[in-house]
Amino acid sequence: METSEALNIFRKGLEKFVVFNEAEWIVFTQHLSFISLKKKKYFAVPEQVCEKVGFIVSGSMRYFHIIDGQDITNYFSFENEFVSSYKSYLTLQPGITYIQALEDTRLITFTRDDMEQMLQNPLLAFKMEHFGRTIAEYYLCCYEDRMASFITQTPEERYLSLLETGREILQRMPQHYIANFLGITPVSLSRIRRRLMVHR
Amino acid sequence: METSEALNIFRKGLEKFVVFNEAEWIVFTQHLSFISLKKKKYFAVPEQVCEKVGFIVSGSMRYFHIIDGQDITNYFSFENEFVSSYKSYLTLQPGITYIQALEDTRLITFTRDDMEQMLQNPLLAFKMEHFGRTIAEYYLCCYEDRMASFITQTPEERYLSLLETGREILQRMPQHYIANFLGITPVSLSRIRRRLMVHR
DNA sequence: TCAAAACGTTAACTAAAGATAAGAAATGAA
DNA sequence: TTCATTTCTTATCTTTAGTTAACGTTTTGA
Repeated sequence: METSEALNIFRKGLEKFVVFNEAEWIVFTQHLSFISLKKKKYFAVPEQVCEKVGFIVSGSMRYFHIIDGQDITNYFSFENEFVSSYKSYLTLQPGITYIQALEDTRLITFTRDDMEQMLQNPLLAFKMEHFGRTIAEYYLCCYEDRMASFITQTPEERYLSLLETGREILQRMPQHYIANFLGITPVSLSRIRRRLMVHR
Repeated sequence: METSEALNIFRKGLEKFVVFNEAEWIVFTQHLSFISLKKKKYFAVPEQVCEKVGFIVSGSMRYFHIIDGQDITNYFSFENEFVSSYKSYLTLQPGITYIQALEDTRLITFTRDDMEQMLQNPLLAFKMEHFGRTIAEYYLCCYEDRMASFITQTPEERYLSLLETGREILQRMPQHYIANFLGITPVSLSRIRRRLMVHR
């Protein structure tokens, strides 16, 4: 895949957050980097500041923690989605999560430094504030739903919801990752699936 | 408390998100409303669009759901914090949560309409984009931590974390609200507290 | 002020999840 | 292919949480 093709995908993916005119786009793209991560390579690790945001052109990423030596999956990101240890990126404090490529993954990234520069650049400042606002709002909405599901639903109900709305996760992720994502262990998810098989 | 005093508190509380100059402040304040909610009155209810954001000048609010007739607390907000059913406010779709005053509460609010107008107003647009960005980023960080605590910690560990960092919640909220906030039932929290008493 | 409601704890019981281990099936790499 | 790893299921056992109900205390508000 060529750089220009990746850029087109990115521009399209950005549309719901911000639309640049040609002059803005030229400057904006000067702040972008292209990176490829081989499967299992890390985009972010705990204890380090995650100083960039990525847009996934192709591939997928997994957010996870290691607790008492155990690998616990928190979230996934796929093509046309953004990826970052946001709090770390925003506060420039060390993050608490691993972010790992689940397959060979191509990303377009910009750093916090780039963002600061664009926010200082009169030509881009307004659009970048807008971009920052809409993307943060978007993920805020995702978190609001996800948090509510943990407060109001049982693990089984969360799994049933995922069956309805989580096509991509169900199809592309191994079950033990999905289990953690639902807040339970793989063994537990296996039992839930069994219960559902038997009773329905 | 007078309106001007409330405004000063608001302006101070806003500082970490956006700083207005005098001209901007005058226009901004024209879009604000002052409301008082008696204890137990609602700021937002499910099925309805929550078309405003509030800043709590005094008092406190509780976010909760009703599931199978059961009242389940999700979150709290106190003085100097913002309150809204954000996803509903942002998407103008019906919300899924009740937001209720826990005591007589004074708020400064602006509506989604007001925000749209200010975003269209050349004098304020930039600052409002910035405000929207920083506030969404702030709450995104809160959610990231809260979500991680549900994925990586047991209820007991979440309670212990709250003991360290949740002074205000522990002091001002009844225990059965705190239990839900931690993702468990009141009975369960009572047992956890007992275990901790005995073993330490 | 006084009855009702709300709150926190405890008990008894049930249901579900965690931990661990074992084994089968699928996947992947040399 | 073959061998190792990963993945998923199942079983056993332990721990924890959910449910319901009872009880005493505190708070509330009519």
